[in-house]
Amino acid sequence: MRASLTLDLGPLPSSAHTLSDMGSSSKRRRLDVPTPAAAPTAAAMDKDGVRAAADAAAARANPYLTHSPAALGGGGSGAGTAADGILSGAGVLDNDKGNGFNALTGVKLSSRYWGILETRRKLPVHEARTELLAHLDDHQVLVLVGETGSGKTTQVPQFLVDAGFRVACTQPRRVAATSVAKRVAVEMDVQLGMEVGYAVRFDDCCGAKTVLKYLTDGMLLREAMSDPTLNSYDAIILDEAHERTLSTDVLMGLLKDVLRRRTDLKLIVMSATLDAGKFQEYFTGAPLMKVPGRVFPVSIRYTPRPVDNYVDAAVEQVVKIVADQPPGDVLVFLTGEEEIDEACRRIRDDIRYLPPPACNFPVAVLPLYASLPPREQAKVFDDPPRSRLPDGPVGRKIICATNVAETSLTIDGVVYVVDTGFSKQKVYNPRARVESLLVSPISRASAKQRAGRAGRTRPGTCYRLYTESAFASELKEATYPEILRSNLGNVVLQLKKLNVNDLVHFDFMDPPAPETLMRALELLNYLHALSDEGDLTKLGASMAELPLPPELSAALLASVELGVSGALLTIAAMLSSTANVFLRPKADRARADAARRRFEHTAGDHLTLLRTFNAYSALSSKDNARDRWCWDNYVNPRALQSATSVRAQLARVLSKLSDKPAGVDDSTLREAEYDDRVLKALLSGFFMQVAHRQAGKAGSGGGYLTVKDHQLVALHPGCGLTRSPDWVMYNEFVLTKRNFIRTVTEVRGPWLVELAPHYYDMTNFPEGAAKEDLKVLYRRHERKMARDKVERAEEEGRPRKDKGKGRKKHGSSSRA
DNA sequence: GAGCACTGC
Repeated sequence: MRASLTLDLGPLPSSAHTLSDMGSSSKRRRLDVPTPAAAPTAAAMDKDGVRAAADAAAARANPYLTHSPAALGGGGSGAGTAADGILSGAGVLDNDKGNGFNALTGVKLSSRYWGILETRRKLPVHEARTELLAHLDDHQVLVLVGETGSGKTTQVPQFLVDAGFRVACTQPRRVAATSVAKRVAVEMDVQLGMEVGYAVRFDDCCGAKTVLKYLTDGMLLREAMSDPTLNSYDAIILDEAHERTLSTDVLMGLLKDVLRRRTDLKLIVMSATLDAGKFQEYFTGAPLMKVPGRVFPVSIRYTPRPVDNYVDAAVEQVVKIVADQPPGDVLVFLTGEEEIDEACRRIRDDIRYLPPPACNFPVAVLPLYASLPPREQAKVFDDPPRSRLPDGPVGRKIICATNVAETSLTIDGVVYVVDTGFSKQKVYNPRARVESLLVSPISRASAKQRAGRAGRTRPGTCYRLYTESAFASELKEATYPEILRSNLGNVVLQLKKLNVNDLVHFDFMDPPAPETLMRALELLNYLHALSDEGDLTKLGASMAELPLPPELSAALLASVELGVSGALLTIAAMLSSTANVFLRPKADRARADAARRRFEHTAGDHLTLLRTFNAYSALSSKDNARDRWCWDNYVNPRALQSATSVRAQLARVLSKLSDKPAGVDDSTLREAEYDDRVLKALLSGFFMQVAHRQAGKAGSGGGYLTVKDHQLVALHPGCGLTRSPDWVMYNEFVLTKRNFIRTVTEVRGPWLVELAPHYYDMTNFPEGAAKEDLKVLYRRHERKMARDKVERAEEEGRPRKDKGKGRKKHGSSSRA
């Protein structure tokens, strides 16, 4: 087993040792496949002139290699001809056009190619090849259902390349896009980044010759912004469409429209489960194809009665498996870190007290969740522990995991799955404008996916800690698509950028609640990204270019004017990191807290993040100096590394967007003024995320009310503020056991009035202490404005001495 | 007094 993230590529041999696995599985499920054509002899390939013939064959098979305008522009006819050619030569599946040379590159095919070709031909999806290409001759859209192990992700794109299409195949995850591309490059006997490549954020491994590109769904959406009809492709494949990610859903809506405008474009929607009928219905008239998977059977056990506490039940079930069941690893699905740590501890305790021989089995109990350091994560891929005795029993791993193990990570060797039936899921409440994580029942599709994790290497068992009737009647068919559970601010901004003007009538597969769309439009209007008529403004167009939430994009763009865009780039990058910046190992809390205090800025967390990044990046990137510094200061190196690359990307985009120099701070500013400007820039984006301290409740916990919505919130325990300022701006509203605001910084009341008078509009502001305070601030602001006016009038009466420079009014945010 | 999982030219 490899100590790395493995990917669901089906039972393909990626190295010699997995070939044996393949052997056993094909014995079990013999498929009638045509014998591969015999590899051409070396003599035939060495003949003079063969190379030229190969080039000609290549040109026929792939019109894009000829670079003729007809082939590149026309797409349709060239592709059709090539597909016909493939169909007439049924049974051929390869880049070889009969002479042993690679049709794409003209280079002699390697011996490895022929070996892999043989196994490719045994994949279930190979049977579907002719039919698939025939469907694409007659239809623009095809829905393909292929279960785990069908080989659809690696093979279907190759079918299309062989037929002459330039192909984009989307994946919901980076690892999938990169590792599948690597695998397919090997299968096609080409160099990665040449004919086959991948594109994910921060990593574009493609070139002029690329005809097959694996990319994340978000990446294709980005590409659509600069190439709205996706002219670089003749065929798009949306893989893992059943996962219904935000980006896949937006792409489906867009593609529906693009397909009308580009009748030569083909789309294949690939799904692992169910829901296929829904895709077919959505893409009216699209044929549906099904390809069997290749997995081992998993028997399902339900509890006879509902369980009171699924953690107790899970622990008990694991102990029973250890006591009674033959060797094999156990995978337990729980909802979060806290639960997992508790379950691991209890399982370790309980199996110790089992009667012999069970207590003698070597067992490793391992946690697995995304925020776990990679080294700890990698342990789940290690071999199970070995017995202390030479002839002792085989050991097993027990892995307590979150949903990471459902889609992102595949652990071979798992024979038993314990499914609690719950996971934490994002939900969005448009009324409260809050995204939160709730422990919720999973769907039947999810349950099926979890069960499948037990049948990767041999037949397995899945213990569902709920009743069969609950499965049938209480679980939803499929998980709610993400688009129905998210704040759509960014989606709406992107769609506007893609010239989708009528969002209410945009053809979403599952239309979001009108209220959610209204909230998004309202947010973007307050940020001046959309005009009152709902049209994208110039500012909005710039915001759409930045890979950030709209509030942060607005803040970053405002910072250019204020001369602090260097700082805002850093803060935006630091806020983009999902990993916790400050580590607090349980054994070392006091020292970790002391280390953090050295970076803490009295104004609050945003400036603390800025300081931390500056201290880090001042160090040399050589000799592990930065990593050592992170270790000494209890700072998470992954968070800082990721912030470094995000910052670089943002800086590139920002300087393209800005006509002024961006990314460097005004060095003439004194520290206090500098800090104020940084906070003002932030507030230009986050003026809607402000809370006001409740009178007399300072320091007592839940002491803040959010402006306008009047939600009672408390500073998150991870917040660095030691005081309770009157006004704070926050990056995130977290709803867990209580309402928390996280990443919090003090702001001054007058700034609200100055920067966002359109939001802090007293004629339309809910009654309360915040409004009373604001009224006072407005009166002061008006007096000040009046004084300024008089001063300006007086100044204009006199001849000017110091022209403009230096005396410009501070906070000159022209948009406010 | 607390952190499901993904992602962005």
